[in-house]
Amino acid sequence: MTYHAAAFAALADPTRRQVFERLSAGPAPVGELARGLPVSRPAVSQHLKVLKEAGLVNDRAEGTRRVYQIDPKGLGALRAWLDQFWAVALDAYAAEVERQSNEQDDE
Amino acid sequence: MTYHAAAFAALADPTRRQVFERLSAGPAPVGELARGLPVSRPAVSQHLKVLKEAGLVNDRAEGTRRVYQIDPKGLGALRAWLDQFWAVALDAYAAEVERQSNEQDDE
DNA sequence: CTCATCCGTAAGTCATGACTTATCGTTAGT
DNA sequence: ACTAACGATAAGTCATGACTTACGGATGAG
Repeated sequence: MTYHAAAFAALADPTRRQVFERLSAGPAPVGELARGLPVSRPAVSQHLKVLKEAGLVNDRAEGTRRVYQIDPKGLGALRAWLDQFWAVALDAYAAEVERQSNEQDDE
Repeated sequence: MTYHAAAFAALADPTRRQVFERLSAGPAPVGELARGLPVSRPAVSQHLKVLKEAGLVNDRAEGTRRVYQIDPKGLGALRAWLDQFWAVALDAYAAEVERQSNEQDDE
């Protein structure tokens, strides 16, 4: 459940986000992913490895191809972390706005 | 709306996540933030600059202190991006499970 | 008007990581 | 069995960025 750290690091890279966004449209083999990107196929392989270790994608063998698809696990961990802070952040923000309107009373 | 890129990059760093998590408990000046971390105060300043440019925090002057607080803007952009892919990812995943159960028909 | 405190910026160092080309294993077709 | 296609890994290069210390600017206290 500490997946969110790896997921953040993985999605921080623009190329990896492109790969991920492409995969959200459906499963694809490595070569096809590389064809739509300005980097070499080994680079895509390395990116996919990072995404996989972050729980963001799965892979399955299909003949000589290796098909990757999105894994909801990593995305879920990210969402959980975000939601946890979303509520708190809004509360803190609201409290701050409140504090500012009472400013003359405090000081 | 392209804030999510900067937000991902900002929260990819563990130290910056710590700063952000600390701020979710309420506003704090730079010195106090640095006191709870294993890095120097200038380092914290640099991290706060990155968080600010990502729309994740605000700052306001308070005497000689500079108080930082969470800004919901960046977190909101992140959430929007995530939600956009959350539904699609689940759909793709469900479609894939479906495809696998029909495997013998296709081949 | 000092003087101390708080903070940001400058400059430099060092590790990390995003890419490349080269190589190897595996699978499919002839 | 040979060859070609696909992909992962190895090794090396180069840029980025996370830190440090040193310094300068602003504010508040005496």
